[in-house]
Amino acid sequence: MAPKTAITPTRAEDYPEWYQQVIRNADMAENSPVRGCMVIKPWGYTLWENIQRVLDKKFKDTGHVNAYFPLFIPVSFLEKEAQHVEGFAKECAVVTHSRLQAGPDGKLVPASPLEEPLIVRPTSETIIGEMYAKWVQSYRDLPILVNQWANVVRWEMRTRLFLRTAEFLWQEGHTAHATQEEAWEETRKMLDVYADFAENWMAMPVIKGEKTEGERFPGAVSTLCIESMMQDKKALQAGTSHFLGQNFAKSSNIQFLDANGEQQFAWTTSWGVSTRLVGGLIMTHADDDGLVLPPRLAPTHVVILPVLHKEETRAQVMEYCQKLRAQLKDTIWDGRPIEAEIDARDVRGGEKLWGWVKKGVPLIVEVGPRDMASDAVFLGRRDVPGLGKKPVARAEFVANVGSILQEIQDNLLARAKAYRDENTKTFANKEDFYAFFTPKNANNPEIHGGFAVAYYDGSREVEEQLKNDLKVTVRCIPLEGSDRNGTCIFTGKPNAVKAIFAKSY
RNA sequence: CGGGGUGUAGCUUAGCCUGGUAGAGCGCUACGUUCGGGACGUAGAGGCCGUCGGUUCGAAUCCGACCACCCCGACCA
Repeated sequence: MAPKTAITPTRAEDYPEWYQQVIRNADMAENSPVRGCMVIKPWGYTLWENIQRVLDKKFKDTGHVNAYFPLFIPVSFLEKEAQHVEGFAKECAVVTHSRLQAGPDGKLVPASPLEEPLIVRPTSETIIGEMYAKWVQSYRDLPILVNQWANVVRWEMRTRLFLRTAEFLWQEGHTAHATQEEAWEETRKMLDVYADFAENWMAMPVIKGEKTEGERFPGAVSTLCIESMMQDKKALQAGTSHFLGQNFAKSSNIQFLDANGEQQFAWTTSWGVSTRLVGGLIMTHADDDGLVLPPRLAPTHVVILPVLHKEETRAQVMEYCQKLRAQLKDTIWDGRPIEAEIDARDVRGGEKLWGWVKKGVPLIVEVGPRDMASDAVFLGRRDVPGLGKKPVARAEFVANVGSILQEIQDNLLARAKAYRDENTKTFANKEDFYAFFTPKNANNPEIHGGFAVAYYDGSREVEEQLKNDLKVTVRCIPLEGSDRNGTCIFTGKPNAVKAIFAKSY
């Protein structure tokens, strides 16, 4: 007997294991022989490529250009910014030798120590700052608006596919400006780009906010972020945009002569999103039957499953499917042709169907002799439980495929938004707040909690206490709808700030 | 880096206590019957039982060391 759900365990049974199984069953990625590093397989990588394609366009549309900086950074560069060292030193991979030679037992051993060790970049502020210092002489050289697509390494103790891996793929924008105002505007603008992308392409609703001092990027003056709620009601930081003030300009000596002939330090920003977005997408939309892809980012929009077991109709069915695919590929939706694939593998129908369900393809159409006879297709939608398959005339399907995809896209966002709102509560006292984040069954905690909106005094002490007691952190001070007019629900102090609290990844 | 655990086929694992040279399910291959929501039958392929050493006539099994991985903490996009 087949299980009731394509994925076991279900979300409710064991959320972390469900997450792993969704990735595995969708064939997106797997663990590699290298501890903490993943192999991103084609289905996962194509999704990342789509994310890249859309974001890259947005970066270019906002005036940025791409460049590439080295993977290796001299250790001394990291030392330049005090906060930065403290934040990243503990998790750096270090390169100390330049070659290998055969040892006495035939094993390769490192040889030729480097004069100065190199770290593998955990982020590139320091080396990019070093270059910007050379590129900037005059206010006429500013702003510099550069992005790089790269891999970075942070030697994390515990890793999870896509959400936290020792090596991950990301983009990092690094900009330098003549004025504080302009740098701030850039920081805000890129946060908006991320939020727009998350909501309108990933269908993942986000809250824009500012990090507290404790959660801030090491070396930043201010860290802005987008926070999203996963289906286990935990928060995921999905992207960050940092206002770096003049900290890195001073440590890297990015100086310019202004219009008045005076030396000034530049104002810099950095902003990034990573392959973590893929993890966020999975945990926002996937269900107990596997991945659910938002159509705008799906590697394939439509998969066509020809029903081929009757030898005498085989050729006609295939021909019909190819015609259908050609028609779909001639259809433009969301600025690109519909991606349609025919799966004619010699595999049983049910197995094939479930394979695509688990991969999250938005539309699955079965085409057999019966449909062909009435010039129809048998259409299923991934956003409907059980696919809700029904016959649709071929011409009607081709004419409406774009609007159906748009409907799925909108539906996913609306559903995710509703889930987040249902699980966001405002708290006026500490007891209720604590109860919200305490599972009923401590031994086998059920999915509980959510986003808690509450006033707090902004102190490190309260943050520490919540982390120790509940593993709850301040996710952000929302940019919209926050104020400092409350009373701290933990200490009773006045002028408290409205913040969003949650357990997080 | 602390605390706990586990290493047997591609994956999940039985066997270990009480030593006698390895069994299953999934997956894979072939053939047949099937086929519009996860088929079934038959026949196969695939393992120096994590590594090294010790005890023994004999070690997956007992002992020791090492290595690797997993889980729970601390750290984190």
